[in-house]
Amino acid sequence: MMNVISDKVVSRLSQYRRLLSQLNQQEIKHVFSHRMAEEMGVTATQVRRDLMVLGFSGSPTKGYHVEDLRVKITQFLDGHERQLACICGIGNLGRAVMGYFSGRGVSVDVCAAFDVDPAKVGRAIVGRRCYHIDELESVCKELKLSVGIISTPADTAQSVAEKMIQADIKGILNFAPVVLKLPSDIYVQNMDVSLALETVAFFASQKRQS
Amino acid sequence: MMNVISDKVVSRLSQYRRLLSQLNQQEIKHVFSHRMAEEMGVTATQVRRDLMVLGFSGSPTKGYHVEDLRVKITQFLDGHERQLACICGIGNLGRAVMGYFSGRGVSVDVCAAFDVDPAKVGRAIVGRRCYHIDELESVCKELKLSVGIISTPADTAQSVAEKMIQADIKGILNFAPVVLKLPSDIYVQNMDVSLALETVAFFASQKRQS
DNA sequence: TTGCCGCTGTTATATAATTCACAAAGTTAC
DNA sequence: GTAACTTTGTGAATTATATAACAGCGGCAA
Repeated sequence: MMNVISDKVVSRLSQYRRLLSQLNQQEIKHVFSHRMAEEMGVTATQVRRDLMVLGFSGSPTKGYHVEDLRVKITQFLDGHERQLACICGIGNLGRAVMGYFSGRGVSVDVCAAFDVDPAKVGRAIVGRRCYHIDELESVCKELKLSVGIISTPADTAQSVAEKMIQADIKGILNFAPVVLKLPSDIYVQNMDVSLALETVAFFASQKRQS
Repeated sequence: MMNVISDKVVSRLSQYRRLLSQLNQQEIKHVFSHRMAEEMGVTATQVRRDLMVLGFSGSPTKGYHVEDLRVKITQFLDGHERQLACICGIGNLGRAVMGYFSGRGVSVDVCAAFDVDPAKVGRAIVGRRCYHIDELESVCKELKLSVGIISTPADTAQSVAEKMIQADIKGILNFAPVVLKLPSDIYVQNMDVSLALETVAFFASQKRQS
């Protein structure tokens, strides 16, 4: 049985990697868990514990070797091949998300865009070609995509998700404010902006009384 | 000591409310915890446990009264007054977020926008006036905003956050891929898109092998 | 050398979140 | 009326997550 790893740990590993890249640019060679913890707003124990899953060793006197650790995390997260993703729904949000990933060296490449609007189909959006949603299955299978991003309106999200599954996509990042009903072997992460904002508003108003 | 409530519960309550609004539109008067659970992809026990914090009672035979419950959740989440928020950084993402909240009846109103770009300052963005960031403190204090949204590039997020705190903002929704270093009495929720996408990619590639 | 110091790696413990299990209560069937 | 059924509300158990505690190690000072 494959050792199961929690999504929180994966997310933090990804953050460690980002931090290590920055340290690398500053030509910092070694870093202690305390330093990493402080930069990331977690405890040093948590950093060390997260790194355990990598089987990577630091030195008690120098700390962790920045570049080696970065490489190790990358190997762990990305496996062998670079991850490819597609995005469905090219509104403001879709464009913003593509902008995130076209520029800097993120490990995931959003390499295809889909929409139903004839004004967008066929043209390039943020440097990537925009296809009609009907082409999703053929394009995704050809490029062997495994990740899909849904940035469509709520009422089409479920059907888009089902099309993605048809196209052999195994993980979905969903911005639409709906709960997708999908087979359990598909990994779904929801990014529900209005939900998040309401949560923040709740705690903000609670802090106000004190 | 005020009974502390977790952010997960708050977020789910907000989701229940959204579901109840939909049921209301379908003229459904009563609903069982099982039904709500199924629609939201959680267990019925969790629904009932979450509702415990409201002190709201359902009937063993009819379930929960949809409209009453919706009102109760709204009272709990919003308190008395309607929540007001501002947003800093009006790129694609900023516009997308404003679009979310201008339209339908979300409980939080994004009522002011800020940027540094002279081409945007003074104009209206998605129906809201865009101010220069230097006006943040005066505008926020005047309108008594308690929530801020950061959709600026990473390198300006920290300074924007500090300006928000100067303006008496108590909760921040942060889209920038940085860890904000702020006093502990400020509630911060991060929505880090690239982090989320990398997490999805990891699990997607894991599912691929099986 | 020897004794300390600070950090890592890891086990043990504590806290948080979820699920289980079941008593209490209203409905229906008869 | 009462037995059977269904669902709520909630203590208890379980699982997940984070923190604390500490052994082990390498370097440094004297």
